[in-house]
Amino acid sequence: MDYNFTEIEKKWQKYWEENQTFKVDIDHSKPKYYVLDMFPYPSGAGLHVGHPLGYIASDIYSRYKRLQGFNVLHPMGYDAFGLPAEQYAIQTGQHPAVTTDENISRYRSQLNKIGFSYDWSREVKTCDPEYYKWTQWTFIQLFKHWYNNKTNRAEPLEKLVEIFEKEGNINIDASSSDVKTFSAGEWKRMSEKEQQEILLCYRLAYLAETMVNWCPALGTVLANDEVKDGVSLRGGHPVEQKEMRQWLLRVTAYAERLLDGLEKLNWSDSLKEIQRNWIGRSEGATIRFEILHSPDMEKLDEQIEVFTTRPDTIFGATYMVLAPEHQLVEKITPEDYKKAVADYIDETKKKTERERLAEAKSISGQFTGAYAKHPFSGKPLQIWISDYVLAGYGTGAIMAVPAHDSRDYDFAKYFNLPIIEVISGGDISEGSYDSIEGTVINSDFLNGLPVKEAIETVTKELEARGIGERKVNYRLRDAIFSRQRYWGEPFPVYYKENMPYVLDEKRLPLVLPEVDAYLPTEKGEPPLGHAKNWKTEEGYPLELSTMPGFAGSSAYYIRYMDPHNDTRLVSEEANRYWKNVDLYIGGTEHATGHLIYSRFWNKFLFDIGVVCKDEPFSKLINQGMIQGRSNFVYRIKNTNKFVSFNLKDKYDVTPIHVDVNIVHNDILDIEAFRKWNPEYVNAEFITGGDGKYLCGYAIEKMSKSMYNVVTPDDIIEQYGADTLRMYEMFLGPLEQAKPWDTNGIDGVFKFFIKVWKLFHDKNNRFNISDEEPTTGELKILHTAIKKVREDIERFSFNTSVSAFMICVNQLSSIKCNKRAILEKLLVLLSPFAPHITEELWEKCGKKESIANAGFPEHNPGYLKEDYVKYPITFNGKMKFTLDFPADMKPPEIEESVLDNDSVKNQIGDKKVKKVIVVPKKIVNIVI
RNA sequence: GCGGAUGUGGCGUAAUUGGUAGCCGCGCCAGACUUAGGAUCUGGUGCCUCACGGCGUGGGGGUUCGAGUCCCUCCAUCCGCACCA
Repeated sequence: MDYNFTEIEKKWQKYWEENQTFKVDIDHSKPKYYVLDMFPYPSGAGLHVGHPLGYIASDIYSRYKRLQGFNVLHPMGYDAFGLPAEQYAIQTGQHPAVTTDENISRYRSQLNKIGFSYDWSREVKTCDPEYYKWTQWTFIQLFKHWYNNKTNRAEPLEKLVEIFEKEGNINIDASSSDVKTFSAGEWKRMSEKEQQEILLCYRLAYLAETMVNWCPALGTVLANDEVKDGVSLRGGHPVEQKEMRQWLLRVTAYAERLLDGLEKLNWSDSLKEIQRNWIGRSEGATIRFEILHSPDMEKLDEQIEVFTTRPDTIFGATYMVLAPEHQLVEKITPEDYKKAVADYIDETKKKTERERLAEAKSISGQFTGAYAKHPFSGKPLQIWISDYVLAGYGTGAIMAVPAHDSRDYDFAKYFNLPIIEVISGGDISEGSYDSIEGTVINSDFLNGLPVKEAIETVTKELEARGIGERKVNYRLRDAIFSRQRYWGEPFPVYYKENMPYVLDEKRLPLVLPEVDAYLPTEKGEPPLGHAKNWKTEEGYPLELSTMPGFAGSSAYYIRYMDPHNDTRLVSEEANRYWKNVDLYIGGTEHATGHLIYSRFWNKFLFDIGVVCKDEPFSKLINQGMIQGRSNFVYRIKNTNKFVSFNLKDKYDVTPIHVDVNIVHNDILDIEAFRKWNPEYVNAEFITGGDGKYLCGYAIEKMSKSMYNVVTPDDIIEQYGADTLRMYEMFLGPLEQAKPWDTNGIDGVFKFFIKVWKLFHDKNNRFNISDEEPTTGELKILHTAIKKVREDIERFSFNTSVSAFMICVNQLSSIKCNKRAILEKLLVLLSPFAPHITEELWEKCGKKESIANAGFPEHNPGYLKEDYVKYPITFNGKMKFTLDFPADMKPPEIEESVLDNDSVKNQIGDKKVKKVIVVPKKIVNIVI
């Protein structure tokens, strides 16, 4: 074959590596542009063709920006800590570092074959101590800072301690855990341990007893975004609720900023919406209810605080509900109800998260025997516990307004509790009326007000009486940051008198120790419990948990700016130059995990002056998933006979997945099939009339079990990397999910052969001419330049591929081999197909890489048309076209059209009501 | 249930602002050439109809000279959230 892609691609990949073509440094003479891919977790299965889709798109954009004179930072690395390597280690005893290294080198070689313009000198691996030193460092900073709501930023803890010494915490408005008020004197009288206990309530990285998602099968806790439908995202193991002392990051401190920051970002609306939902801001009020009838009431002086978005319905509150886990449950329950309440709590505890979700519709609850006093009417309200109230949201307690909340309504009906209508507009005998359209009734001083005004009025009244406040509540929870696992970053934390202290920064990195088993210890400690001498030089024990997956991925984009700096996370110079990521491409699966955490992490680093930008990713594109296209053969039941797809309905058949790599255009390679599985050696086939066995197909997830996995390596071997890159883009819009079907790839491959032929004669001798191009040739080229450039700008790479095909088809048909045209075409094509264009560029006599050429400008002068082909439509339906000079005025066109014989023929004896002429567009004749 | 996205030939898709629906490919059909290759080249290919012509962008309705595009309504598929008070 004349176009020897294998040789060409090897040659240029080697050239780029040897010449460090894509190595970048700070260069103040050029504008910077930062293009980032979400770095991969190097799994044992390697890459399939779906994985590089986003990488190809970002590489095209990087190369394009580079050709336009930008200094483009385009790095790659590995998210290398994580569960699969550790699970594998448990099974095989193989150290996770070893498997991880193997997987990384496989990924690296797969990536290299695709011809990416990465600056590999900046590669990072999250499991490298030189890298996780800075993950640990950031953790220490989080530990040493608190969030001041007054200044709306993180501040050093020293400052907080100074205030405590002066005036206690009475005037502090911080994002903190529940903490009692104390005076300066009280603070000073506290022991160090007591003080540390208090400070822990303010730290942005803190240790607390909380309900966690415990996954027994994985032996670790999981964050909310790692659990879906009550099972772990990785592995699908059941998850249960459990109270444990865990590290948390005070992400909620940044809830408001995380929400507001979305406005400025150039992200898709759907992604922003997912983040908004996850943050879950709701406005309302907290209201405190006094507790009545409890035997210990006088002594306890406890109140129930609830959060509601509908304080206007307070007169409709007929009972209260606490989450079963609520702290007050025990205190308020009178003796004669203790057993019933304890039984109910036991019952709910036993249920896993999954069961709770499954039983969501069934109603259960238990009266505590205690009552609350309605703050306005003074009437007693029964206090219940029920698992329909979530401990983790709001205050874990609600005032139930059955007339205007469907869940309360169902509960009230079930337990026969009173229902009072307070908003007109519904029919409460039928169901609750949850709408905010209506007028307040049966509500004392709120009567007659529309809902919105009533909310204002009642909130002011609550504040005036000191029984409630306006409150903004978030669904977002603080992120649980410990994992009881081995393969993660060790916490730079030790314990003294059971209180956590962080290591001196000079001691970083705290290197992950060797252990002889990756399982929990006999005492039930995490795997680090097996490590010898896992303590500080002073002998204090070190933390046994490790950090979760999102720790290492939260600031990797910052580290790329200055990856080898061993004194700082990033130098000020590097950060000021590269600023933040201009274009980030990755999958939508990170919408609520990585993309929230790294925004939080970045905002914190911004507050403490490490980075200069408040948001990490200015523009973000989610590439669509590439689905698999599976093929099936149809075995006649109880035989070893297979019937072709088109005849299968005549038999009773079982569809069987067949490896897509032995099927071509849905025609089965029968010999390969016999060899594929010993079971089929003697298989018989009922073929269609032409002797071919036709397979069925289906679009499914690309996975081994469906035998529909296609690897980039196979495609590159057969067609080359340029064809792979181009075809991935040709499949359809970047953001859309689409199936991979290798069958279509021939069209793209033929395109490259045509490109090759433009530069070569019949005998494959390089042959281009220095003749002046014609206006026709210039028009073909400049149409393509304009189209491709516009398409790249809007990330519409599929349409630019067709533009290239049109251009090359046209140049081929006129046998254009002129240097002035072809050289520009090469540069235009080089971001998509870097190898073949480098090769032809070199053959054109160029000494320097095409990556350093300039992107061609289109000249509108070449695109001007003398004539416009006007579609002539009758009542909007196109019949034929007529040519008119481009500068001809509408009235003249109208006259000329009506004079045309074909037009007259169409009109016949009908009457022309109206003629519409849209210049350069269309003529419509209304008859 | 709430929120978002998407519905166009046999398939992947195209159609900047409302202006020729189906570009570019795959597949299919026919032909050419050939050391029968899953090669290359040429032509054709939305559907119905011998044709004239008609119908066509998930269904129905509307606005408009003109709707894939705008509005209303319904349906389907996918994704996210889901007792969030």
